Amino acid sequence: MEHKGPEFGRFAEPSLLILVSLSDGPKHGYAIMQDVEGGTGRPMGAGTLYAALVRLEEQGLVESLAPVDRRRPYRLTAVGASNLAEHLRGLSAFAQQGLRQLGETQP
Amino acid sequence: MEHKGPEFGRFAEPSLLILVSLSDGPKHGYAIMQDVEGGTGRPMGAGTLYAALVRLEEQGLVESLAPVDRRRPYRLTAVGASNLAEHLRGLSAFAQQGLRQLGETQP
DNA sequence: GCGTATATATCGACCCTCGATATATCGACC
DNA sequence: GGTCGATATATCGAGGGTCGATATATACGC
Repeated sequence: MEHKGPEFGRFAEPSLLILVSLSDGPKHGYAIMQDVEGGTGRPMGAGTLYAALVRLEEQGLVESLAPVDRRRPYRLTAVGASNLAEHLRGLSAFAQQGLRQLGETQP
Repeated sequence: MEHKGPEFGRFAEPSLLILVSLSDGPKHGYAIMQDVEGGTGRPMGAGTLYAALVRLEEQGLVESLAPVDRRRPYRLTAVGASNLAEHLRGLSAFAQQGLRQLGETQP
């Protein structure tokens, strides 16, 4: 993760931040928190994180691996990865379009 | 607007969709709804739209223009535009990074 | 005259996020 | 050996935002 994006409201939805963090490779909750905070500059609360992880697992987008020590790692499922890729392509196109429109209107 | 992005959850936050729609030029509420629906494939409810417009105006990111007929047009403020541009640059970088990481992990 | 599209507005239910709080272990330092 | 901060997960209540439904009114085509 890297960028900062100062700010109106939220940078992106927590679940999206989590999935992108996991696209780097499997991570446990605390590592995701640190990764997201390092990337966006603002911390994601533990409540937000663990609640979102439960939801994402229920949706089949991530799966939990065998705990190592007291860490409970998660990884993207195949469905989660392809779903995420599609979403990110859409987002990228959306951002490019917005930037293009802004450039044309306010030079 | 154009892209579709099928789906986990929301494509993007409604307020962001509204701002990007307005980056095209001033629009009134109903036109924004149509624009967003045409772009994302899924409709934004009237409740979501008008509530978000009120909030965005309070934040100084959009401003309402003189009503024409029964249309109440809104346009981006200078602050809103620069704020949006910065946000979109961050989003774009974020999406690119996610796609890169996905590519390296699942080839 | 009737139905559909245009156009705005509001309401309640529900979901999610946020921040605080709790608990426990580990390593470093004195 | 004891304490402090970092690691690590979990849960709770409050509050905000979204969603979908509902209401209202005008314009247009048939």
